[in-house]
Amino acid sequence: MTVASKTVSDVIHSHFGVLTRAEKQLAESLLDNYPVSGLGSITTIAENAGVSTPTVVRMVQKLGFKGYPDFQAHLHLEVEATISNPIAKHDRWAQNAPGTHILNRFADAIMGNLRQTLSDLDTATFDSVASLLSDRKRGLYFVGGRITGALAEYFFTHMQVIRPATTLLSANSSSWPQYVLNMNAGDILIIFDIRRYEQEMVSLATAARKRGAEIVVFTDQWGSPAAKLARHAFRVRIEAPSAWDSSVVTLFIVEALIEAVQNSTWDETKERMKTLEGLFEQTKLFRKPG
Amino acid sequence: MTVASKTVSDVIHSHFGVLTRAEKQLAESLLDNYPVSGLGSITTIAENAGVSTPTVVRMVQKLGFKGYPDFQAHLHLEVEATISNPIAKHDRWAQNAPGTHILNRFADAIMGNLRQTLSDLDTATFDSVASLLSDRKRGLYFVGGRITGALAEYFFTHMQVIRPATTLLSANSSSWPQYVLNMNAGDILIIFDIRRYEQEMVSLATAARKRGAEIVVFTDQWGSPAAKLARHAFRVRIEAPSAWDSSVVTLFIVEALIEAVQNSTWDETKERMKTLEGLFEQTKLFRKPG
DNA sequence: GCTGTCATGAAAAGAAATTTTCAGAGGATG
DNA sequence: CATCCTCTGAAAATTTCTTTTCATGACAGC
Repeated sequence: MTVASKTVSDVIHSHFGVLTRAEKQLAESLLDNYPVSGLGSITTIAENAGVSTPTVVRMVQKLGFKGYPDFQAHLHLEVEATISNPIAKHDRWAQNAPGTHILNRFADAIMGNLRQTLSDLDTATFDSVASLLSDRKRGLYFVGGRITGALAEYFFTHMQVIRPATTLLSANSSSWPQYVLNMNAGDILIIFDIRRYEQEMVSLATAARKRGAEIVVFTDQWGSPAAKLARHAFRVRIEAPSAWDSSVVTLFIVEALIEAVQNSTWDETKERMKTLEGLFEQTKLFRKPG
Repeated sequence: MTVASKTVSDVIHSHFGVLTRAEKQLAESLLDNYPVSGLGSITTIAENAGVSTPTVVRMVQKLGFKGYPDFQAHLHLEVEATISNPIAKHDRWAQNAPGTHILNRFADAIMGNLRQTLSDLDTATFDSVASLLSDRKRGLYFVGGRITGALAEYFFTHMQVIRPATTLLSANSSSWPQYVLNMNAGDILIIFDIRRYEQEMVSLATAARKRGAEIVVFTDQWGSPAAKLARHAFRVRIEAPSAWDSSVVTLFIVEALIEAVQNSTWDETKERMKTLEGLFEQTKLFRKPG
C-alpha cells in the first residue's frame, strides 16, 4: 500500500530528508540515469554509488520496501511501463460487443500477431522480395498447402494481372515435377507452408533450387523446413483463439507485397491493366449481347 | 565481436533456426514484450516461458553469451539505450521501418479498417450467421468472384473439415445453375462480392432465393447489389494504400466465423477431425510405402 | 575526557540464483 | 525392434547475491 501507485523516484524524493550521508549518496546515484541504474544487483549499485551493500538494504527498507528484490521489482515495472507504453495498448474494439465476444478476442489476437510480426520483420527483407518479384525477367511460381492454397491463389491472381510469367502450382503435389521442369535459373518459387509442414514442400524446394530458382517462403514463427532452402522467409505470427491458425497477417504481407510490386513497375502495369479491362468488356459483351 | 553491436533480439533471430523446441519457446517468451521480459532472474524468465532454468542457460550460451549474467548485462544496456533515447521508444515495429514504409502505411490502414468494420458490425448478425452455419441440416454453398474466390475457397476448406454438406462453386459462372439445382430450402449460399460487383452474383442470388436458400453476403461498405437479397450481409472496410482492395478484414471475419461454428459444434467436429487425421495418415502411407 | 548514539562497512550467515551433472523421454535410424 | 542420439528438466553443486551481525569510528552532550 505504502509504495503502490507512486514511482520509486517519487518515494526516494519524499524520503530524501531522512536519509543519512551514505544513503543520500546512493540515492543520487540511483536518480542519476534513473531507472536504468537500478537494474543490476545490489552489489553493482553499491559499487557504483561507492557505498556498502548494507547501506543499500537499509535505505530501501527505509523507503518502505521489503528488501532489495522488492525494490527492484518495482523498478522493473516502471521500466516496463516506460518502454512498452506508447501505442502498445490498443484501444478497445467494437463498443457494441462485450469484451469476451469471439470477435473481440480475435481482434486482440490479430493485433498482437500483426505487431509481433512487424517487429520481427526486417524491411530490407521485404524490399528485397518486392524487387525480386518486380523483376519481369524472372518467372513466378506460387504454391500452397491444403489451407494455405487459398493464399497462394490470392497472391497469384493479383500478380498475374500485374506482370507476365506467373504460374500457380496445382494443389496436387504429383504434378509438381512438371512445373519444376519449366523453371529457369533466376525464377522465383513462392511457397506457403504453415504448421503441419508438408513434407513435399521440401522436396519441391530442393528440386527448384537445383534448377537455379530462388525461393521465398511464407511460414509461421516456428519455421517450415523449406525455409532453410529459401533466399528469403517471412515468419508470420498465426496464433488465434481458435483451433485453427490465423492467416490474416500472412494475407496482410501478401497485400503489401502486391502493392510494392505494382508500385515499382507501375508504368508497365498500367498498360496491362488497361488491356485487361478491354478483355473483360469483350467477354461480357460476348456473353450478353443484349 | 560475436555479440557486439548486434542487439540481443537480432542474435536471437539469427540463431532461431538452430534452437530446440524448448529453446524456441523461451525465445518467443523473451521476444514477446522484449526486452522487459528478460529483466528478471533466470528463475523468473524460465517460469514465464514454461521451461527449466538449464534450458535458459543452454540457450544463452548457444547464442554466444558467457552465461546468464552476461546475457542480462547486454539486455540492460539495450534497455538503457532504449529508455535514454526518447525517439526510439515509440512504436517498436515502426522503429525498424521508417514512417513512410509501405508496411507501416498498410498496417495503419488495416487497423483503421478493422476498427471501423467492428464498430459497424452488429454482434447479433455475427451470432446469427454463426448459428446458421452451424446447422448441419443446411447445405452450405460458397462462391466468390475473380479476386474473392480465394476467400471463398479458404472459408470452404475449413468448413469442409468442420461439417458435412459443404460445396464450393466453381469460378466459372456458367456452371452455377447446376449447383442451384441441387439446393434445398434452408440451404445457405455464402457470397463474396466486393467492388466491381459481378452481375452474375445477383442472378445467382435470385435463383438461389427461389429455391428457398438463405443468402449471406460479404461485401464492402458500399454494398453489393446481391446484399439486398441477403438474409445477412457483412459490410467490411477494404481500403488500403494500394491500387487494390484489402481482403484482410474480410478474412478476419471469416476466421472468426470458422471458430464460432467449430466451437458451437465441437463434439461432432472433434470426431470428424480425428477421422480426417486418420485419412491423412493413410494417404501418406499410401504414397510413401517406405 | 567520558559516555552514549548513530552511521558505516567488513565479514559472516543465510538465501537465492546460476551452472553442472545426470537420467529419463522421445524420436530417428538401421 | 533394438540402438543411438538428442533434448529436457530434476536435483546437486557452485557461485553470487542479500541480509544480518557486529566492530569501528565519528560526533554530540555532559
